[in-house]
This record gives sequence, C-alpha cells and structure tokens, in this order.
Amino acid sequence: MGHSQVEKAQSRERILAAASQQIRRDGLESVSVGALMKSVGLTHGGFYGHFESRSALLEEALQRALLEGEANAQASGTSERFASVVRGYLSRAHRDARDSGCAVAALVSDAARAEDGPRSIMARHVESFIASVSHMLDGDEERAIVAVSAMVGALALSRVVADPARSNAILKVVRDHLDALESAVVANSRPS
Amino acid sequence: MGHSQVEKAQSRERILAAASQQIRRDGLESVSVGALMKSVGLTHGGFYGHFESRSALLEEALQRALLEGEANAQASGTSERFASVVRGYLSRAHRDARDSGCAVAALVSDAARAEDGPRSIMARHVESFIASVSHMLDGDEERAIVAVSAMVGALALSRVVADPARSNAILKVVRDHLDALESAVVANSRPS
DNA sequence: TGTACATCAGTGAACGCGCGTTCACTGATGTAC
DNA sequence: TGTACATCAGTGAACGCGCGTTCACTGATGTAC
Repeated sequence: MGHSQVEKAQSRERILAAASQQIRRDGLESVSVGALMKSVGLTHGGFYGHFESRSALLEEALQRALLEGEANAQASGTSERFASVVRGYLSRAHRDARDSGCAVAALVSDAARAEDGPRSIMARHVESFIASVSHMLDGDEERAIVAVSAMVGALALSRVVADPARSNAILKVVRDHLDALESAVVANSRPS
Repeated sequence: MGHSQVEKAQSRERILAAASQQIRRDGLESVSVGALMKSVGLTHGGFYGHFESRSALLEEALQRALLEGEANAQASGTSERFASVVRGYLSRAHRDARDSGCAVAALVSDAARAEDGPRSIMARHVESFIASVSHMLDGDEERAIVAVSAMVGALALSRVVADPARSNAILKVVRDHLDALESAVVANSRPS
C-alpha cells in the first residue's frame, strides 16, 4: 500500500505527473479526483492528504505541464537555435504527442476562460516562451511574438485538422515561413 | 408560455443563440441543459422537443458559432480586403468579445480533443477560413495558412495575457507583421 | 538490538449536489366541420 | 363565425449516475527508550 514518507512523496509525484498529462490530453476540466487517483492505483480519499482541493492540484499540474512541455520541446530540437526549436515544435511528433507536448498550445483557449489562477500561470509562461524565443532571435521581441503566435496557432490548428496531408502542410508551411523570418533577422541584424 | 409553432421555432432559435455564445465564452463542456434552458426562460424538460441530445445541440451550436464569428469578423472590418480583415480580427474589441467573436480562436484547443463530430465541424471551418484569406491574398494559400495560424494564435494568446499593454502589444505586433506579409505578396504577385 | 507506542498514508462509506434524460401531464393552438 | 377535438410546446417530478469533499478507521512506519 505504501505507508512511508518516501512512498508518500512518490505518490504525490505520480498524481501530479498523471494530471499534467491528462490536462494536456483532455483539458483542465476533464480531471476528476476519483478517476485520477484510480489511474495511479490509489483511492479517492487519499487525495486530500496530498492536495488541498481539486483546483489546487489543477494549478500545480498546469505549472508542471508548462515546464514539462517546454523541456520536451527543447529536448526534441537538436540545439537551442531558433530553426531547430521551430522544427521540433512544428513537427508531426509534437502534434501527435499532445499529452507530453507544449501545454500552451494544448490549453490556450481553456486558459483564456479559466479562473485567474490557472490563467495567470499560463500568462506567465507565455511571457517566458516569448522571452526565450526572443533570445534566439538576437533579442528582437517583436519577431518573437510573431513567431510564438504562429507556432502556437499552427500547432493547435494542425491538431484540429484530421486529414494528415493537410495537417502536415500547416506545420510545414509555417515552419518554412519562420525559417525565412529568422533569415531576415540574421541578414540585417536588428532592423528598426 | 408559447405554444404555437411560430413560438416553437423562436424558442429553438433562442436556445441555439444562447448556446452559440456560451460555448465561445466558457467552452463546449460548460453547457448544461438545465442552465441553458433556464437562460432562455424555459424548463429543462422541453429541451428534447428541440434537440435529440445535448451533444446534438453542441454540434449545431458550434456550427452556428463558427458562422456567426466569421460574419462578425467580416462586419467589423470596413471591407473584405486582407488588411482590413486582419485589423478587425486582431483588434481589442474582438479580443474582448469572446462570445460573439471567432469560434476558431475561442475553441481551438477544445476542438483538438473533442469527439469527431465537433472536431470535424471546426476542421471544415478552418479550411474555409484559410480559403477565404487565401482569396484575399491573390490565391497564395501558403501565406494564407501562415496568416490564419498567426491570427488565431495571437488572438488566443492575447486573451490569456491579462496585462492590457502586453495583450495589446501582441495584437499590434502581429497585425503589423501581417500587413508586411501582404505587401510582399502584392509587390511580387505570386513568388514561387 | 528489541519493545511500546504515536504518527500518519491510504481506505472506503457517506454527504449533498448537479448532471442528462424520460415521461405523464397541462393547456393553448390550430384544424375539421 | 362557432364548436369539438386532436395536436403538441412546454412543465416539473423522477431516474440513475458521477462529482468533490469529509471522516472514522486500519495498519505499516518510524521513533523513544
């Protein structure tokens, strides 16, 4: 059953990991305490030994999903150069792995209407996403905002479109456009 | 109470209109039959005289939300020229009127994980959105895909970011970028 | 190292509640004569 | 135009169900001596 302190910490970890995946796969509202606990092999009653409430868990799981998604994005690219990150972000693999991918793309429209808690957690992460891309573009924040908007939009849309050829085309076309956008930055580094 | 055939048609209309707004404001899953009927001044039992099930209503309401959102986008621009449509789409007014605005931006991440019914309804509309923008860009579909991705992404992100200045900046920066993107098309009409 | 006991991770019954859907009913509508 | 009646839009009680949360309990853990 697991009654030691170490095992408690591991249980908490498993609950969070499961929730972090589930919210990206099925949305924040899809998480039910009972089903979640069952999925990690525990019963619902024990949940409140780990989290104060369902919504407290959701905030923590969102935070974790955002960090995990970012870590995976960087791991899938071969370097932290812009072109490489874009290639990883707008890849079929990322599109098809919603539950381990970028939580911004998986949950943008949910976050827009969520309570202030989750919404501001995501807002903070959007800023750090922009900052990180901006860094790759010689500090050109405006281009970073365009790139992030296009990346998030394209990935989200590619997941709505079922036809594989069409969905792939959305990813590829935006990938190519962003490559061109980077060249423009590199060519005349820092255009006013 | 309303017992005539005309009144029945009006009731159906009001239910659909309310649902179409609500799904854009709070998501597909937020709609409950009881609350929805109450919001249009009826009781829950009558619902099934109008729709076969909750999910049948949701599909119809999504369809309507997509058409309404598109109609509003075109009405808010001063013409159907690309720059004008982009200006209306990436405006503060559109950002702040989620329940009457573009349903694609309001529900992208929901649609990606929804049942096949709603998902394919939105997929079809994404295609028609791309086709319509493509038409404004001299038939350059690739640029249309980039533009639609950036528009949807930027609008959705601007709704997540609470700080008004930051949120406005996202809209403005992407608006400006898309203006430049159009100029490029106009300049050398149809670059390979 | 061994025993006694307090702690506490996890269990599962119970709570009040809102959900989607069904159905017998009511009474206004609209039609047949 | 007036009456008799079938239709049917809308009502509200009832259903079975899953939800978040509470709580008395159990038994392994880990500490004090």
